Amino acid sequence: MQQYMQILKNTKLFSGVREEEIETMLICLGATLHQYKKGDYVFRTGEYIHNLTVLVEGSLHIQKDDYWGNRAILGHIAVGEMFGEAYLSPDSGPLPNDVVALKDSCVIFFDVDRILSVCTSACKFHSLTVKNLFFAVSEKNRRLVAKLGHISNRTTREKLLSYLSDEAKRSKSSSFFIPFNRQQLADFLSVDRSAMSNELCKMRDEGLMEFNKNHFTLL
Amino acid sequence: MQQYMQILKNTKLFSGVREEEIETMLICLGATLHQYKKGDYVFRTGEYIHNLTVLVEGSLHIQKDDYWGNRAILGHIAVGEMFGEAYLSPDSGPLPNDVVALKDSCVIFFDVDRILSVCTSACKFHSLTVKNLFFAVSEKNRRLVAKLGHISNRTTREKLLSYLSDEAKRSKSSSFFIPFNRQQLADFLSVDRSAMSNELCKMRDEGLMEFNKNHFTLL
DNA sequence: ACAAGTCGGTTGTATTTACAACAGAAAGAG
DNA sequence: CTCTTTCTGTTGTAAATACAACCGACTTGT
Repeated sequence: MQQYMQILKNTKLFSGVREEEIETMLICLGATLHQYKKGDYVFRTGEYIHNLTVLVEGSLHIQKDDYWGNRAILGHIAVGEMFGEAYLSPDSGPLPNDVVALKDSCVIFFDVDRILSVCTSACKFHSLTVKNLFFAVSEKNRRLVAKLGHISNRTTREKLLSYLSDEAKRSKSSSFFIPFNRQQLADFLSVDRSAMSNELCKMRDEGLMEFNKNHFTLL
Repeated sequence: MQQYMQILKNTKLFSGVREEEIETMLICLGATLHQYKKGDYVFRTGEYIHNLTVLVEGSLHIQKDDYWGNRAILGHIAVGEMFGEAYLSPDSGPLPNDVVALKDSCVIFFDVDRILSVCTSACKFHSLTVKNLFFAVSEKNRRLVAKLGHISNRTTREKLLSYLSDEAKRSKSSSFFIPFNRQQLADFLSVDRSAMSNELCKMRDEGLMEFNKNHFTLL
């Protein structure tokens, strides 16, 4: 797990914790390394999870498929981000969605009970960890609200503009990459891919934006 | 603030804290009582907030109006619930939506800095409070994901069924009240009111459900 | 009791979206 | 390199939605 120290150092979970201390905490929190092939399920809908998960290599999608085969992409997890923070509470029910590896991926599991119970040994970072987790869930919360803001627009064009301006703001540039291809973006915004593609091209022709694959420039 | 002790005792924020201890904490956390008339804004989009808010009387909506006057209702806050947990982090930006009183309401503000900084005095409940906050944001997080699940359905009927079955599950009964009138439900699900009303009546005629005002029974 | 306002349901039409199908470009496998 | 697969854009049609307008039932305030 040593090899991933640089990534762990920069995670929200270990914010404010020094490298040597992280090493101690890896043991203290019962960290274990797991590997997944592209397309593998890390978690499935309905599972009760007992781990906090940090992605150290690859890429994950949080998604949900309905009876009719429609897929909704609820989120995207990049290296250094975590998953499952919101399901550590004792009263959280089963997982409502799947977590799938987009590429070959490595994740580190942390034991819930060890995170939330007070550690009697030398590890004095539990309260900091809980605070970090609180901040992390808060941020995810704000992102979810932002996403709701995009999706609750009525038309495909409005959803696109809302999402793209948000991405531009996040990257502090009118030129940016998005972590989706067309189908994934459509699933993320809950719209039809072809209708969305159509709308994107219209906006390009109207001079509102330029794009190439997953690189966009707002004008 | 004494008069609201019964409500405070049962909030997520003070879960596991005894009544006498809550009294101490009210002072320790810098609690102040604020009153609002029906229609008043508790917070406005763009504000930077520095308080955790607990509703002790009345009813609030979290909502967002766009340029064209469309209103999206992002959430509903009932007595005993709180607002602002997700905006306590130092890096949280401005509030992305309005919080409005639906009825005459009373809220208690708690000072962020006092919640998150370690209290040097006798008050030993800070770490418990942060943990409680963590659980609270986690739950709100799960609710947001659930709401995303409803909204990301493609048709009005699917959104309605998704939302209503969720409410039925939450109330553990096929018969339940929802906290919205028709317009508000439409705003919550991001659909057109008349189209939704139409769809509801169709489903009633098909024998899928019965309803009267905001009371629903799934069959 | 009356007037004004709110709420829920209904309808028709214009607009938008979903779906299916296809073609060229790009990427990946052997 | 060639074949296969994936990705993106395009089009036409069927279906769903938004919008406006209207009505009757019910509330609220005076």
